[in-house]
Amino acid sequence: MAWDTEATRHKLLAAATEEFAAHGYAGARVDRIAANAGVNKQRIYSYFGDKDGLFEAVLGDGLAELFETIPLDGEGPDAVADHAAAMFDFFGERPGLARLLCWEGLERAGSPAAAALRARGCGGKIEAMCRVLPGASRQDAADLVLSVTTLVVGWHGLSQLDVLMAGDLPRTHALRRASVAVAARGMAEAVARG
Amino acid sequence: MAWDTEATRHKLLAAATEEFAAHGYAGARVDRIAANAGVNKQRIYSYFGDKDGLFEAVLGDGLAELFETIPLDGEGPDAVADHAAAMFDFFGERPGLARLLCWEGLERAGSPAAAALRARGCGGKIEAMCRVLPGASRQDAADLVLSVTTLVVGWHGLSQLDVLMAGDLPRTHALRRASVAVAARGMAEAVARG
DNA sequence: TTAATCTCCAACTGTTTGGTTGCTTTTGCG
DNA sequence: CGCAAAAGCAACCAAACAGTTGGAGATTAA
Repeated sequence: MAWDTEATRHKLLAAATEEFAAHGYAGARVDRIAANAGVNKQRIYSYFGDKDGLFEAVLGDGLAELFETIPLDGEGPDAVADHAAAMFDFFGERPGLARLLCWEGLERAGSPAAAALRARGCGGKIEAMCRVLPGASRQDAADLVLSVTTLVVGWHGLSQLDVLMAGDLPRTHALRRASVAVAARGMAEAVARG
Repeated sequence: MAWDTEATRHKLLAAATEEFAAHGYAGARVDRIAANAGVNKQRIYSYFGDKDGLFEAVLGDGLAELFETIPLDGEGPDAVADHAAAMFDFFGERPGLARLLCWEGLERAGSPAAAALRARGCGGKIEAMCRVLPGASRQDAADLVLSVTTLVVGWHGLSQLDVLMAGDLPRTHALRRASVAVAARGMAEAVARG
């Protein structure tokens, strides 16, 4: 078999994503990541430097996917509501990603690297939001993007918490999806009104 | 000065609350808690058994305060919206508590002890919700209570994440408070309609 | 005063963990 | 073939950490 460094890298990233999503940064174990990837531990250090570098690579991938995948077009508060619902579905298909972002918000909120990543990733979204809500200032648009994101991420990342008590999951999911859209529309209307 | 074991206990709980809210369970350091409390490390083990027991004591206190403090009365979806807004304000005054609950949701979701605590704490809320929305089943009421709680907690716990970009904090806070109320009302209406 | 309890201090233990090092095997390429 | 890079293997290190122990001072109740 040929050397495929890209594949090795990818296996590590996949295993790391799972590990970080499950246990967070502090709880994640480098040895476990290497073992689950079926790759030697040294590869982590030669590819990503250290545990921190690995986390940032994982987070960067996740943020990029998040901000590049879901379109934000159309016009008016309804478009914002649609976007929020689409984002809700997006996270529904990637259970680990929401948790990863929750961890990051809790554990590494102050990290300048994360802030840079976020700012870069958000840029396009904010401009799209300005086009969708022409009356809103850039500040308002940025705020709205982050509000909607936080809402969706927080809800998905923490939702397993009540799997314990909620019996009818699909129905709950639909309810929440609708309420996210309602909340997003409400915020968009408030912003549009000034 | 007389021995005041209750005060010692309380100092430990206060320091532990801060530590766990800041770093989560895995990131919290027992030594740091003892030092910040100005109390010897042994006291933690004699009072709470181990790190786990300490966390559970802290969490129990927080949940109890949460579920006992905020009233849920009146009738109809508007009452649910008011309750959600009150809860939003409640967490605004206790920045650490929301983070603590977020940590718990991420790190210890499966813990049976946490589930028991939660179930006990939620009980009263769920019955109150049944009274507020007479048409809803108990299952729906429980689901709604948890949905609203998750929404508010998630938002508060992760909100610092965007302090980086949001300039006008008070306005943002008001916007979110309103949108939480809107979302809660929307969910309550959907549940009430069946 | 005495016994029991509460507390502090400080050193210690055993384990876990991020990270490193030395050596060998595998693979691609000239 | 022979060399260099990619990967594995396994032991290792130093630091951090949860939890313990033993000794000594303070406080209260009997």
